[in-house]
Amino acid sequence: MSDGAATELTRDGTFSARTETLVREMILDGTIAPGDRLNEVSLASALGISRGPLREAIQRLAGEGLLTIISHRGAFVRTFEAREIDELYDMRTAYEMYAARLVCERATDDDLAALDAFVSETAEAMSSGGGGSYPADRDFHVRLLHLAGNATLERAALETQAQISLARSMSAQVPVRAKAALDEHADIVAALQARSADDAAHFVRQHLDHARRSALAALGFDDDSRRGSETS
Amino acid sequence: MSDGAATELTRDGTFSARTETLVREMILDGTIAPGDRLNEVSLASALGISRGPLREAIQRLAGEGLLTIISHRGAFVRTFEAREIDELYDMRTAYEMYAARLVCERATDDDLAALDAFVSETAEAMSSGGGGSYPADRDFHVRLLHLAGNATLERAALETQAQISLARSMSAQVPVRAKAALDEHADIVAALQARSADDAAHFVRQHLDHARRSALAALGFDDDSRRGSETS
DNA sequence: GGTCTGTCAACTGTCAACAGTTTGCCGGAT
DNA sequence: ATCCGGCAAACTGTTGACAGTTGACAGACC
Repeated sequence: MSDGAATELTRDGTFSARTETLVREMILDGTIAPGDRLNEVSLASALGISRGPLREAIQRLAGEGLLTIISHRGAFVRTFEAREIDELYDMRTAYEMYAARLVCERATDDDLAALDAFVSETAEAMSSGGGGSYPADRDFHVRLLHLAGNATLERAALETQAQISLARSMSAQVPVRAKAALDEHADIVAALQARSADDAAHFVRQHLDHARRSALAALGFDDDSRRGSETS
Repeated sequence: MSDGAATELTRDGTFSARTETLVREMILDGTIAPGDRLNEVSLASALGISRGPLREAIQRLAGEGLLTIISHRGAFVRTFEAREIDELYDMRTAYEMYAARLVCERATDDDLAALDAFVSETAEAMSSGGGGSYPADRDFHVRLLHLAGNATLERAALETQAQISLARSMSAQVPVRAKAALDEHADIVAALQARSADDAAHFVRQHLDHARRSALAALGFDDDSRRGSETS
């Protein structure tokens, strides 16, 4: 953060837009961690721009749920309480259950065969290589959402996934649920290929419930601290 | 738009935040209609502020999907194509189906009794007064979302509802589906009280599918123009 | 008459400076 | 030693001015 020129801005578009994507990457990369404050003057000068465009980028990122703005105090990389993470997983579940229904109705057999192949290949690669299959897990969900054929839904779901990813970055990562997740993916694909929307939705929910519990546990929240701080 | 002082800004908070809510209301009120451009200098001077805070508010409203920003051309109140409206109804359906499931699991009997009473009262008021029950329809969905007990989901769903409301403002309004909608609400409540999540979700989807068709028809889109402009 | 080109006004993108608020520090009183 | 009040530095909120881009209009040319 202190080295003069820092990361460089891409070449086209307005400063505001370029800065938005750049800062988003810095947040999701972990270059700036949850709780950190964004010092407008130093960050702006590090990027070689003035505070105006930076502030506009900050407003948008706050709208995406990646930053929290406190009046007269500044913009902070968002931190998450147990309850908020729980709510984010609800959102994700809502999106993907419905996406699964849409896939059942709209996807071609070829699409589903490709998804099936993807899961199989991942399984093979994992049983031989043995590495952490988290990126493949994310890919599966990205593919599922894309097959639903709803760009708005896809964007919203990815935004929620980004928030979850940020929340998970608060812990020392990698709960290694890889094998179980893969089996659950296979269940989902099977239901999709059988064109039974209810089953697919059910398996999606089951899968995400497991992921939710795993994430909350990795973050050190006991299983029902998520209902702790009632706001209403 | 041309009367000097225009609508006044509320008293507390930053100009940026106040302007955001004020402009949002202007958009949803129809004070500025879909397709209209926001002239930064004239709007800022009408609000008695400078362009900086206004631009920040514009960024946030664009993130909410109420404005579309085009580089070097300005911010326009968003317009919607048939496909986008269809996608928004998908979003809404995803939210409310899952909300219904959550209500089945979490709401107290008293909560559901109150919701039931609300529907009955609306029905009576409508059979006597006979007026358009659209505000009551909205209230029902707002209550349902609130009972789900997930603030994040509630906010996102209301944001989508606002976009749909804006989209519908492009037509000369009021398809008067009031009576049928009310019956469908009653079906949903019955399923909730029976604590059968699958049925509740099913009725929610059915209800929103009807609302979707009604909205698309009111906007003059033939029933499947919504799949018209493939982007992918 | 129609089309193309050059010029100009309007507006957005960006910047640098000013003003008000918050926060941390320092000194003094208890 | 601790707590309180006030001062000063740092930072955010806001402003007004400058620069680059866009779209339209007017005039020349085919």
